[in-house]
Amino acid sequence: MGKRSLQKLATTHKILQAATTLYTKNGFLQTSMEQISQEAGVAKGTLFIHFKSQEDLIDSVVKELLRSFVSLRVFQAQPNQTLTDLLIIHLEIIHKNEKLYTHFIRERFFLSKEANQYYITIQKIFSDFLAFAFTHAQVYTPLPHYSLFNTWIGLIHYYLENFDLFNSEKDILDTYKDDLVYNYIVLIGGAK
Amino acid sequence: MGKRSLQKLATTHKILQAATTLYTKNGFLQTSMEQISQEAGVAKGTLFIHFKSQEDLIDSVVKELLRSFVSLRVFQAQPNQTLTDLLIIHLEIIHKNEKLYTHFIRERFFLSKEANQYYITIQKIFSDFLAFAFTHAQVYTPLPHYSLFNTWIGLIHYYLENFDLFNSEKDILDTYKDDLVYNYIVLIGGAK
DNA sequence: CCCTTAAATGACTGTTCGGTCATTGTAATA
DNA sequence: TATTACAATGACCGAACAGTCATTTAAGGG
Repeated sequence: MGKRSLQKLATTHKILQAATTLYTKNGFLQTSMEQISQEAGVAKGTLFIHFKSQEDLIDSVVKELLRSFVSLRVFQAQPNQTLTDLLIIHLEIIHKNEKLYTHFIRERFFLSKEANQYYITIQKIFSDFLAFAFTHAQVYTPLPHYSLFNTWIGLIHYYLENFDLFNSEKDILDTYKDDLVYNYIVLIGGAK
Repeated sequence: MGKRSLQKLATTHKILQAATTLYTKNGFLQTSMEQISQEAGVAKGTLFIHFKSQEDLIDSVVKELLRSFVSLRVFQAQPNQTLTDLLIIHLEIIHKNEKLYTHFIRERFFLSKEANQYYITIQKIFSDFLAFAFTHAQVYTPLPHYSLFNTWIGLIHYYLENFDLFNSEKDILDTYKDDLVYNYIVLIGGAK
């Protein structure tokens, strides 16, 4: 591999890095290509050599976000892991990209078809993981899994999207992780 | 009252009407002042006589939305109304402006301080109504009211914001109203 | 060592859109 | 009827911003 193509790869990486940083900090809609080029330390035109459009760049960042969740897809639970453990794991994985994920769920409606397909895939991953968790933890309720899932993910999304309502200094999930899981467990624990 | 000031009031009304129609259909961010002026049948400059800025117009529409919820504030329950009844009432009131409310919760982050203040007020109204409903229906759970509220409103918001995931022809709340209430009741009914 | 090829540059273009203002027409008033 | 006041108009302005392209720079191949 030549010096030139190595350089190109490095530049692509720098741009993706810069884009991720700014999208995480300010969101997708509030970040211009100009800002990203400055953050990456390259000219604006360079961005369009590496990504054919802004949409393409956003899709790439979202694709990376999706990849951060795939470990849930092949998750192997330990025999003694409880539902609490598994829900905590779910929140911890989201927490790794909490701010980016929050911007994504807030703004995805304004993003491309592609990005929205990734969103659906992510929700599917979460849903499957939860279904697995319920089964593994032998949760019995009269309610269907999808209903339990919607309640759980709805609660998480409500906290993330409305973090300004919960005057928390740190990240939402850091602060409320235990509370969220505990309350949810009590809720469905009772639904027998 | 003179012909002129009547005319002015009528124009203000036409503009608010047109704005509400377009915000409902396409959302706040996707609707331009130009479009609104056309829908209202007036010149673009006219909008700025009646509203000092786009932000001001949006705030006015959102304020109207808020007003559609205030009946919950002074709600007098019948003695025999169950929690199910009250949750249904809550959904029906949201349903009256379902699409506008959905756009609002999706986009409020990009709107003014004022609009966000209205958002907080709305959430407070919902929260108070739910607290009242729990008390009235003598719901006992080991969980605090705020937790029950967050679960409920989180679930509703998740359905509204993700209506494209639930392939429903009609409005989300029309289709899923009973399901939502029933499942939620089972959930917290069990949490004794 | 020269020539080809491709990465990088940044000035420039076109478009969208919120907001302005000089002008117009008409209601209110004296 | 003449004068004033104000609602309405729409051409225009300026800012923001995605995307383009002629030009520059340097790597790679013969």
